[in-house]
Amino acid sequence: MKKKRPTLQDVADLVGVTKMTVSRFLRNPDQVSAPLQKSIAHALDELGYIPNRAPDILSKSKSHSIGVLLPSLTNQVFSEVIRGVESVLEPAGYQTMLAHYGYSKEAEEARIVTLLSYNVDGLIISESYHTERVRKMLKVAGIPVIEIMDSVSPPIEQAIGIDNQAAAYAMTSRMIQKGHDKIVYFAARMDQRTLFRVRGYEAAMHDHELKPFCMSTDSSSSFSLGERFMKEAIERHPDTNGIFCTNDDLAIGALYGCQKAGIKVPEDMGIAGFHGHDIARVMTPLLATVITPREEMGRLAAEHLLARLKGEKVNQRVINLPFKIEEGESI
Amino acid sequence: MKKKRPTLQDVADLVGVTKMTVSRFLRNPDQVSAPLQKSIAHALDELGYIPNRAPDILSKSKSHSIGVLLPSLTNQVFSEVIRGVESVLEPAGYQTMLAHYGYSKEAEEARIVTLLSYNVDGLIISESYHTERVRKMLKVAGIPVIEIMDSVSPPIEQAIGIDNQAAAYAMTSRMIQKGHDKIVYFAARMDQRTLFRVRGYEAAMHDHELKPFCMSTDSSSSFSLGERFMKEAIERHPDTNGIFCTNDDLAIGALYGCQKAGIKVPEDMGIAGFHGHDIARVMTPLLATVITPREEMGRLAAEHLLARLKGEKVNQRVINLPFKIEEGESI
DNA sequence: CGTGATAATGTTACAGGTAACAATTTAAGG
DNA sequence: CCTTAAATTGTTACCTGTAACATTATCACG
Repeated sequence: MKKKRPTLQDVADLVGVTKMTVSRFLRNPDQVSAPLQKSIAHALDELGYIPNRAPDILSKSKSHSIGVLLPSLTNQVFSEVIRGVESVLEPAGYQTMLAHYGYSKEAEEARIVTLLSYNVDGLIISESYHTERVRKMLKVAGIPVIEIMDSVSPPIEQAIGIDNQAAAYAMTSRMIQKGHDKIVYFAARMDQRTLFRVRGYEAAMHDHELKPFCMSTDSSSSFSLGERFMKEAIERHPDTNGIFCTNDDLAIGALYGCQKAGIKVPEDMGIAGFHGHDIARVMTPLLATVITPREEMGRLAAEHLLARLKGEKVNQRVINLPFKIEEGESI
Repeated sequence: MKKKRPTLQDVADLVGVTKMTVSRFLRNPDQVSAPLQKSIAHALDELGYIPNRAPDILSKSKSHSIGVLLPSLTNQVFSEVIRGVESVLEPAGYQTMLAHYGYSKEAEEARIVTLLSYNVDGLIISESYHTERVRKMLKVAGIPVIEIMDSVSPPIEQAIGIDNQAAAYAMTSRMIQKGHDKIVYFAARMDQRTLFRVRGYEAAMHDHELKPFCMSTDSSSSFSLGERFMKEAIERHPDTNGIFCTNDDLAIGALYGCQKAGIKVPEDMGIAGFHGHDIARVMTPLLATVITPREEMGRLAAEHLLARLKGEKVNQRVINLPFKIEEGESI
């Protein structure tokens, strides 16, 4: 007895035409005669007709949806990327299919297969390293793929991001220049981007003949983790006078940690973050951070994807977006 | 010349069987003979076969995907809800289709239609007020719908959330009890949940014979906005001695605004937020806030949705989750 | 070796919207 | 009024995986 949702045929029957005529009305009302326009519109409303994309997806393999695959949704950074992506896709009539894989390679493969099984028209994925199997699947699928976040590794097709390593190098150098010479790096999970940043940090330290030291953990980053790391750093390495964090959450947590321990920032301890979280622009002291164009990254990725769906060729395999070193008052 | 992705038929041709046999292998390998298992597996790999859900969606109107419709993705709160939802849906083999509507009723309708056109098996939506047309569409679609965030208004089918009004009433009362009697409410956009909170705030003020005053704007909330509001409040209403913010972002911004203006918290100004952002647990002074179960809300919504997809009846139309008043050190 | 049961594979039809082509109606012009 | 063009509506086929039913191969056992 459960009524399933009405089809074009149901509407057509009600009006007394074929479903083709109703289909035409939906795509371009002027293709049907004036009187029919009225009765079809009425019937559609009456039955509460809901369009159905399934047939089209089946026959044309075009779903008007884009898969977005990110390592995590916890991270503020990725929310902003998603916002950028959606701000472009939604007005263009594309639906976002969101998936995340919690930094696991196996999960990533599985998510990609799932997204492809829905016939997404394109993919936006993060991370710069992929297994051979993932690369093959993406090739077979024959849809445009854009990698975001980092701009260094050779992309599958096209990458849009920043040079994480260079950014970390720049910030570390600035900290050293400001007089901090015992700088510890706070990381959480060692994902691809963090690895690049650590590399940049280490390079800068080496270039100044300083010894790098990195603290990391498997759990995800948070304000509280930054505070905990800070406590640990002070206890174990009392001579530490600088902290470079892989993101602003950790940095802010570290900053509060200093406040509670009575350590003066930046005099006794320089603290720098990464990303340019909105809070960093209002807090006291203003947080030194690397400002990255998260939302723009998402926006650009979506725009390039749409361009390629329209047939445009990739004319720039790697798009390297600028970052900005914001000195703030904490280094 | 463009090779489109291989179908079951392509695989079957390569092996020399019908696609039905390949289909059986995919669903249950033991249904085909041992030698065929090997050659089919090999052919699938060779061609890089990717499953295709489109036919199934078309013929069974089951997509194994759930639409999640939220007003915004900017807000940290919603990221956490999404995380909760995904943490349940993903292991259950359901794909999340994410959409947002920027607090616009028209956009909300459009997004719902879009999600339904993809044959989502269920919907998780927020806000507690919907137009008649939306309600009708959801009814016709015949899929389970769960509303989240607030637990007061009569739901379409089932709602999971907190009592925003009661929470705001409780926090306002606590602030008054602590000695703040000129409390201003900071809101950003006046969405449904904020309206409930304002109502609770106003009720508490009235019950103590105090005059409520509310500041709001159309832009989205941010740390910077909280700081700006604080400045404005100090200038225009110098006798203000308490601020209740519709979320922690505003509250933290307001707190920094006080620090910069040399106003002591909580002595000269009590500040309270809403939600229990992680940062509120490490900052100094600890922020007074209403701790809400965002992630659990998403998780529960997803769980109930799955239960209903398995045929379970709705046995509790409104699920009212507890909130917690965290006094912190800022009131 | 035959018979019935079981296992393995094949055949057919279907889901719903629309492209492509066909048929019919209406309008225009002489 | 008749002819041709244009406008309107109808018909058929297709996209791909799988349920349901049909057929063929295999095996056990008297």
